Amino acid sequence: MIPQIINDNQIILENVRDFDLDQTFNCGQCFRWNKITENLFVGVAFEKVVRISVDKEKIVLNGPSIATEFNSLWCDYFDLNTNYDKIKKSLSQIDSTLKIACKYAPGIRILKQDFWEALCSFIISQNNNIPRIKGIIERLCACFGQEIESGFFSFPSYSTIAKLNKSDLAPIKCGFRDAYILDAAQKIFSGDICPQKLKSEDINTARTELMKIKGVGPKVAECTLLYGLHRLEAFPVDVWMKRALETFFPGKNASYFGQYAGIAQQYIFHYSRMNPNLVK
DNA sequence: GACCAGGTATTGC
DNA sequence: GCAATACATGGT
Repeated sequence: MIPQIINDNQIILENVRDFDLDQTFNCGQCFRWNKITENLFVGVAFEKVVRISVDKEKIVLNGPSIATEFNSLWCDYFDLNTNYDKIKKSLSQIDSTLKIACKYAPGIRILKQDFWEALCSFIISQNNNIPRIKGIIERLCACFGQEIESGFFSFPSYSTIAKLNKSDLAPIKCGFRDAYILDAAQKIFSGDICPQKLKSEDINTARTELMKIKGVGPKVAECTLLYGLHRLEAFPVDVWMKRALETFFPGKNASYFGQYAGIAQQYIFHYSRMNPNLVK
């Protein structure tokens, strides 16, 4: 993937397949990308405001130092080195309904998000709906992040959040999740939870470690592994996945979907949520 | 007003 | 162990 550099703030990527902005940003894996026009999204990641548009197989990326940081950051973030065509073909051989789900949103990619942001976001997600999750996260960023462009705020660091208390968090209106957010930040800040260590550990150990955080159960741990550590075998099961499993894959569990179970989960989750009549 | 939302911790048996 | 229940908040 060789970017065509327009200037340091704009690059163009050609021949990128299996990448659709709507599908990738609205499949429930991330909360900080917003649609501006039909083919333009703006989001904040790694303390940068990024604008992205895709036309056929051509991607235009705009953001501060995006050319310089393409190889070290954005290529990974958008998971552009992963061959999704190959993965979809492999998943489609496992199960015919999974094949349908893959074809329903073939442009989904699993973003490699920041560990702390993913952990914190999915703590907030519990027993909550997506519009409100986004609202809480935006308030968290506006209150405690840096204003990196007028009206755009970075996700606050765990160090910043670790020093707060519940009343500091009151403005973000996250409800009972306040103590969970604080505990997560404090455990990372103290070194009790080490993202680097989790990355290299076997998945069961990492899972157990994550669940030492208050408010992190199996579902949030699995989301953190998948979205924050890019462990593609992680398999979050929420209410939608539970219904989808009962309907389409009775008696099956993560192991049925193999080493890319997490990606399979994403196709299935999105397919179910967009077609609620099928699983309700 | 009851019920639900990408769940989890606590409690009661 | 495992099924109920509480938990903040906002939308239907």
